[in-house]
Amino acid sequence: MLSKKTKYGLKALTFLAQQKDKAPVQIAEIANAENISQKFLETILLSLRKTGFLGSKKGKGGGYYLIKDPAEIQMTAVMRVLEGPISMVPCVSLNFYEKCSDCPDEATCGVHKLMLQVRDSNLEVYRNTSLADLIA
Amino acid sequence: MLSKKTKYGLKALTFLAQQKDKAPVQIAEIANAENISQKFLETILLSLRKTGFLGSKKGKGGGYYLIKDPAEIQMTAVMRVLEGPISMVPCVSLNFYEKCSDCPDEATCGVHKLMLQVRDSNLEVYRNTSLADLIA
DNA sequence: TAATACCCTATAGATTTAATAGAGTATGCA
DNA sequence: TGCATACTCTATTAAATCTATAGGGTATTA
Repeated sequence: MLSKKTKYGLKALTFLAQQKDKAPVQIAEIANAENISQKFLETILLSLRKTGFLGSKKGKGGGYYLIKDPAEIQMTAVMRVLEGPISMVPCVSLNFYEKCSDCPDEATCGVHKLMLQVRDSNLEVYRNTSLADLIA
Repeated sequence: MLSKKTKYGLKALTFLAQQKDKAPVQIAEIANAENISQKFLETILLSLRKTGFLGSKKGKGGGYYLIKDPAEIQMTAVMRVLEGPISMVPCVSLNFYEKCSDCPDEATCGVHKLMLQVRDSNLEVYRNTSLADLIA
């Protein structure tokens, strides 16, 4: 299942990408428009800022805004930050590889084999989809 | 993440598929060979039996065995039973569809759009992979 | 008839997710 | 300067899910 965090994060990103100008948008406005708990969204937007997707401005007239062009934002990067590793098991992860403690041999492991294919097919989707694609 | 239940279930299925004859294999033997808690595996095998993948025989010389040919067992069916819906959100699920309460319009929802692609690519993998493929 | 091995329900412990609370800090404007 | 605004950050709680275990029950075979 997709976590609420990821779902809310994606919705916030698409909301920001749909803005006409680059003016900061307040958390409250996004939370309202997308039916998200404002406090929860706060922590999500914070993590998106820390990972370089969003910029923020404090004080009156402040808010969050996209740093890059939506077409430049790949889903691989977004999903890794919000949802975590794209692989369903650590033993097929590109960025978070870890050997299974119980599995004696990856080469003959059926689970490994299957999950490798799943990872590849998901990666292809995420690599070929940008934030701009989600709006169109 | 792939749940342990699914991982163990898949390992048990591949173990059974690798047997030379169709003689029942005891839970204890599978648990031992694949490093799985025997009691936990019990409930997993039970659910695989109830969903038509396995047969069982009680008493001395009893155990579990595959009902169908490994080549006939698609991963779509296995994953649905062990892991649950293949879709990451209910609003793109073929078998467990449910409308998002917060989303006003699926047609314009970016999350929906993305998850639809993910579902399709995963389905293609699972449809094109049988239990027999995991052994080879 | 006794040993074997699956059957079934309930429950407990651990982990993760989702949400909330509340105080802190920087900014803009009058 | 002073004040309202709005992001920043840490901690905590509540709910849900996952993983594993316990323990007695039932059918089968030798």
